[in-house]
Amino acid sequence: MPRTVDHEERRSMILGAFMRVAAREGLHAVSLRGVAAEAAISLRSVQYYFETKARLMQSGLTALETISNERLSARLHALGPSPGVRATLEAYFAVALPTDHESRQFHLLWTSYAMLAMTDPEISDRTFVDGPDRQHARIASLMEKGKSDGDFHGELDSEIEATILISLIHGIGTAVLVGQQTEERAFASFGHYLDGLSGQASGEPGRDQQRSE
Amino acid sequence: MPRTVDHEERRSMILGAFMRVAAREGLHAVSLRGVAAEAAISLRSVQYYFETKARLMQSGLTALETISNERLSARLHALGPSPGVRATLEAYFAVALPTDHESRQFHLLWTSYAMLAMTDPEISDRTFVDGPDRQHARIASLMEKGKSDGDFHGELDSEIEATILISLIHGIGTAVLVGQQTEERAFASFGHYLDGLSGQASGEPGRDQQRSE
DNA sequence: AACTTTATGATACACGTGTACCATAAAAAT
DNA sequence: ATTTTTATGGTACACGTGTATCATAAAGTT
Repeated sequence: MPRTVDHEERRSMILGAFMRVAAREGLHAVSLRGVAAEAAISLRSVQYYFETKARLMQSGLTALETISNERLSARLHALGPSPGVRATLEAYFAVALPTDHESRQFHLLWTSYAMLAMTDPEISDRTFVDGPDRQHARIASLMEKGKSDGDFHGELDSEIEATILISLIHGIGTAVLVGQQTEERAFASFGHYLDGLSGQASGEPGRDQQRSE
Repeated sequence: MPRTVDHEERRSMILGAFMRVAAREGLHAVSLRGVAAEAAISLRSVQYYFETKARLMQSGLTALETISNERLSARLHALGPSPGVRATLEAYFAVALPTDHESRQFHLLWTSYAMLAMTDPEISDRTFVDGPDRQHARIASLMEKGKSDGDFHGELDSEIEATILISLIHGIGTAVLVGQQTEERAFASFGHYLDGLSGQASGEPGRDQQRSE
């Protein structure tokens, strides 16, 4: 048609189609023609906006990360001005757990991308280090805040506990995704883990407990 | 060549080639011709022993599960006649953590299969429920043993704690696989988690030490 | 020795794939 | 009004794929 269209809007429209196809038929089954059909445009147009398939795949990963961050931000903002540490961590968990369509889609695609990056050099595997690294830093600082707020016991190792928490979120997420765990048990388990951060933990059992409040 | 060959031996030989190709180039990139080349036989022979690709894929998943169980059994046997609960759980973790080639291969393929099963109906997704279910039962019973042995505190919820532990193993495993966590931090984190099972945990913080009887 | 079964080789076929190329309508630029 | 640029449509090409078919050497069976 015309000469001037909004490239960014066009690209994100195609990326939306890409995500739907990938989530429905699997990341391995994505084809340029499939994306074109989903977006109701021609194959040529997909080529026009994403020169090559490798670039489309890479853009898809970036878009996935962006969407995920936005979802998390929205959820955290919904908690109000200065939410408690526990409520914040529960929000992290709730937004990551694959219960609704969007979170299922994210978990499936994110994990598929991660496995793909292990064998396919065309996907930058730094994404799967940098993203979790940032998340780790944020959660570790939350843990510190929890300690000074008195929510968590003082012996808590923020770095290690952040590693555990992130791994737990992902691990439980996978269990729920494949249908091995129910949403209810997932929340119960995570809540149980958070409970342990408040009481005494680690090191020498049978020691005195922390006086927090 | 001849008329009589050992079918089972031939099949497992081909499955070995399948696993190598899948681990090296990704599960999505496996082709009958690729497997044939890796096994140094003709395409026709792969067809002969695994009628269709779908059946080869399914057999690959089954073989993966079998190998994994054998590796775990071997590791547990190496612990001696009546190992402690903590040592047993550490063995579970050590065998699952993707550090050497075999465990990396297993984690990569298992996760790839799980994601594939989400979109592809030709892979029975019950594998990813039944396997972890059995593992869960075994670990929950280990937790119970740990409680009666006095290794773990008495308030411990074996069912929930087993869920957490399994998810943790998988979650940390993924983090190590993608290179976001080092092997050392992984072991440290898991050890830290196990420490928490000995001391007080859960429920109402600030409570008394336990009056379990 | 004649015959049958088994295992394998070679190959053809239809199909889906990513990519490249040519044409062209529509708008902008001159 | 003419020319140029932008966005898109259509299509061809080479290639890899799973599957099916035909052929045949080797061993067992009679």
